[in-house]
Amino acid sequence: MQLSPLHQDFVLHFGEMGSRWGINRTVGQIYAVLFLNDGPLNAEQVVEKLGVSRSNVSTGLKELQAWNLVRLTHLPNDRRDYFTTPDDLWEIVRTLIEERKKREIDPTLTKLRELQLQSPVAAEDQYAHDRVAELGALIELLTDWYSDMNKLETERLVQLLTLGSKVQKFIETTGKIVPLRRSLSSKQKKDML
Amino acid sequence: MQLSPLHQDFVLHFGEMGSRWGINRTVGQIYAVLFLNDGPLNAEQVVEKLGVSRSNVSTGLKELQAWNLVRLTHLPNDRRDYFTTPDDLWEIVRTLIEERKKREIDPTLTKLRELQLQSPVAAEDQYAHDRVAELGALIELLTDWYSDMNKLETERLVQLLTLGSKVQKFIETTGKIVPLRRSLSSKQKKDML
DNA sequence: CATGTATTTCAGAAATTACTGAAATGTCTA
DNA sequence: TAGACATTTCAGTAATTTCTGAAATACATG
Repeated sequence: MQLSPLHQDFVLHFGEMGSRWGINRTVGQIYAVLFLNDGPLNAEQVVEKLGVSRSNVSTGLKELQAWNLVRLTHLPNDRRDYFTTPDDLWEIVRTLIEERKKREIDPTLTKLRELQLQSPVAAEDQYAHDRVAELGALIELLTDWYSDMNKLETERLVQLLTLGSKVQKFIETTGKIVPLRRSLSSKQKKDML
Repeated sequence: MQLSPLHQDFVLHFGEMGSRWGINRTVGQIYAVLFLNDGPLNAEQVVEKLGVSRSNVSTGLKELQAWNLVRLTHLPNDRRDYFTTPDDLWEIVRTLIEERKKREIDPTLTKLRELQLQSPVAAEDQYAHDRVAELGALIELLTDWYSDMNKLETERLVQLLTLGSKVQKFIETTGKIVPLRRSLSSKQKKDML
């Protein structure tokens, strides 16, 4: 691995974290190399820096492209593909959230809606059915909120994030709060009688 | 697998999604079974429902406990361990975010801070060093915001989420917005001269 | 303390995922 | 279009993860 100590430390860390982030070690390392590099790199340069096979780098770059995490560019008089990460870290964060939402949340939301449509509901399934509905409603609230916030330009977003929970203070207590309906276990229902 | 169609569909989905969520299929399925069940289950009951080995369930439950995603309870005159998921879905969401933050973000934030402390910085590392600092600052902004929002009681949180970006309207344009400092590539620096 | 029951540990098997080197494909240009 | 170069595909291998059944451990109670 042909890297300065700083690069190497960072790259190895991203490699180790890769599996927790849902990518593999090599993909994590490739991303790290591109992230730290001032300007685009081609596949062969990544191979030299990481000491992994050319085909492995090819596959890894394909996966990073599928995640929209790298940009493909070209240099004049050079037909090789060059790759970079965006300069703007907020763009990276937005992409990460978007892609993870797409992979980790959207399929489940779809499934939950599908399950809610299935009726009639057997008595033994009543609790489960309620639970599914409640989970669907909560995920929908969160994804709608995300979708709304994502429309803000970065400076506004940073402003809101910096305020944190202090935004409360800017909000007059307009009207009452409508809490999410909670499913109750049959035990709780009995207790209410 | 001894489950009603609704349960089975949900459980199989959670199993498939497991790998994307950083847990394995069985752990996902165990969680799904507990989530849908009205009341606690013991390990043997989970074995019957899923048709996997007792030891596999034992390991899976251990992992779910490590994630704080299940609660251990006991029934009178029964020394077996019983497990449930919390009734309150918001508690589940908070736990999920907390645990993923702990596993996927905190180690990297620690590493980034460690790397920032290492000096002197070689000329070739200047860009990388800036990039590390910028990433650290951004993650810190996000985790501080999260930590702040997490202090809110659920009803307040739901209120804010429901408002979404409309909170903007409640905020007077007090003072100027301070944007995050962005690192510049050496090319961009040249362009500024 | 012996027995019955619950849970955990663990070695090996099975399944899945990652990686390599070689071959195939694509593409530019002389 | 032949040759040079870039990238992708793919079969085989390596590494890792998951799963099982059996043995070990834990512990309450007759």
